Amino acid sequence: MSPLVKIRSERDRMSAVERRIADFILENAHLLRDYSSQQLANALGISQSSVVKFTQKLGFRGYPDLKYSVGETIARSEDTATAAPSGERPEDDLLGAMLWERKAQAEEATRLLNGRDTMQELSNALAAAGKVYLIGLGEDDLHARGFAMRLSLLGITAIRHADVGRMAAQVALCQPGDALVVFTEHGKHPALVKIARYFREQRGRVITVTRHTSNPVRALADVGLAVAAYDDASYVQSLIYQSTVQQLLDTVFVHLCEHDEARHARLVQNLDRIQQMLEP
Amino acid sequence: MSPLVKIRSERDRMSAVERRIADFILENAHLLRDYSSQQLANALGISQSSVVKFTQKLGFRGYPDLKYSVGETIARSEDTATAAPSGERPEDDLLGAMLWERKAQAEEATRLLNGRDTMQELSNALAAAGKVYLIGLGEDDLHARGFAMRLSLLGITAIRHADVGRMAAQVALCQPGDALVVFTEHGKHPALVKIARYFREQRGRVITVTRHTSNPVRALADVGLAVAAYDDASYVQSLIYQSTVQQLLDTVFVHLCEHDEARHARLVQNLDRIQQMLEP
DNA sequence: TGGCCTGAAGCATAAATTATTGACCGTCGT
DNA sequence: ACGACGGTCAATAATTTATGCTTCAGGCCA
Repeated sequence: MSPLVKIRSERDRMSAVERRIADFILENAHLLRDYSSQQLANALGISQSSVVKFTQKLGFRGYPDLKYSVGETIARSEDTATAAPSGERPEDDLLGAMLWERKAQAEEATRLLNGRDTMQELSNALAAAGKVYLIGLGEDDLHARGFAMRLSLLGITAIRHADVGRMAAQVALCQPGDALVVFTEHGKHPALVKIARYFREQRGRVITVTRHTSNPVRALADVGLAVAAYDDASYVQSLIYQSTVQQLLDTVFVHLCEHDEARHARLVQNLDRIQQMLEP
Repeated sequence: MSPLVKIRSERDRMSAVERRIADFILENAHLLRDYSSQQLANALGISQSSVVKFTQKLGFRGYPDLKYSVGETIARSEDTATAAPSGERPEDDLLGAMLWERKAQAEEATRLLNGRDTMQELSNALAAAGKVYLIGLGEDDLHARGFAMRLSLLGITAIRHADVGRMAAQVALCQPGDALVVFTEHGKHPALVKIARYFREQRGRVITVTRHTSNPVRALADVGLAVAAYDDASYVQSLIYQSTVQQLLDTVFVHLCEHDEARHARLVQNLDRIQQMLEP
């Protein structure tokens, strides 16, 4: 994976100094060629060892390895940038293209973050649950709604609430093995923490969908999906976050469809029924 | 110039030892990443200083500089090599990747379908409207909800209903110049056709978001957004459709943000307020 | 509150890598 | 033959990178 994408995806969980290093590299990747680890440290007013440790944490053999790797990426991107001037219309509908590019980056980072195992575990938890409870507040509620609809198309009982009070009441009725899916971008909402904790105590499986940071809600998760989505403009960042969550859920959905013949059949049947309701 | 080309061009004028270095690098460029100047010297049975002098003669600042430069070249050539055969990936955690690939295709097609003019026209209609009404049924309702939230963050009055009856009642109160956004994948729902037609009669502007087909709802549109999204599996097609609609709406949203300073300011303010509600 | 733990950051220093120096050697031209 | 020259190498200087240890701040529990 591109070191820049990797850096961006980890950025949220970094300490202050590390984040400064990350930002510097992301913004000045092309200057890196002329920087030794010591110079980079000086430029940021930090110690050289912090730079080296930063690179090692990211999984590189050391500073030169990172540097080499960034060099490769720059070369690649410059190459494709100049190789594809044909597919580029003026700067008209550039806006949509740029936005999509951002989404694609976030998607890749997120896909790598949530490996095959995580997805498998999640599918199992959902498939095994008697009932699946879903909750999300604000924009997160949209994901809860959408995913609940999908689950019910598959014949999985899905219970969604946007209201924490009602959800708390519902959750009291849960059985061991049921699953709770909590959508919360920042993972800080106290009410959601309480519900998740209570659900755990009832021996339910807690699934969380949050940003790739350490946060109170995620700490309670049996399966914690992490989303990497970063942009300078906060409102763009929010769009990217949502797109990435959606992709993650879509992948889970397809996974569920294609790993169980019975469920797949039920889905096709349901879609047919919906068609028939609309058509004649 | 590529360091490899430079080496080859100078090769004839080199001494025996230098030529051996040159040949080694030309043949094993991809291994260079893991070689220090000393290791390279050992591999050839020559002294490390010869290696360094070699690099300097060629005009590099030193051995690491040459190494970095070769790395760039390799990356570039590998990139164009793998980019040419087509965007094929090995079948690793392919499910998510494949799905994303489909989405990307649909996105591009859709972007080309809804040119800059369409987007501009749409932005104008939304910006000029006193009130914006939004409606969508089933999964389309999610888009209506999401977009309504966004519009209100921008200070645009948005009224959404998932219930056709209530919406019909609301629409009766509309003013000329107001806008109605209808989300309907297939564009066939009779109730939505009626509402759109009625809205037009009241001199409102009708905006539709549908598949790229000719359908009754779209026929009534002042601005008709078209979405291209196809897949063999109907349930995958639905995912792709939704992703693409989302991207279209996101683009419109960013467009609105960035073409009006006042609205932009209001948005940032609102986001801050939301943050403050959650944080302390 | 105070003690304890954890993790982050820096300092000092070891290790490694790279660059330069100077000595040696063979070749070539005079 | 002899000196000039280019090329090579070993030794070593200089630079760069990696690591061990210390300190300090924040979280947590009694």
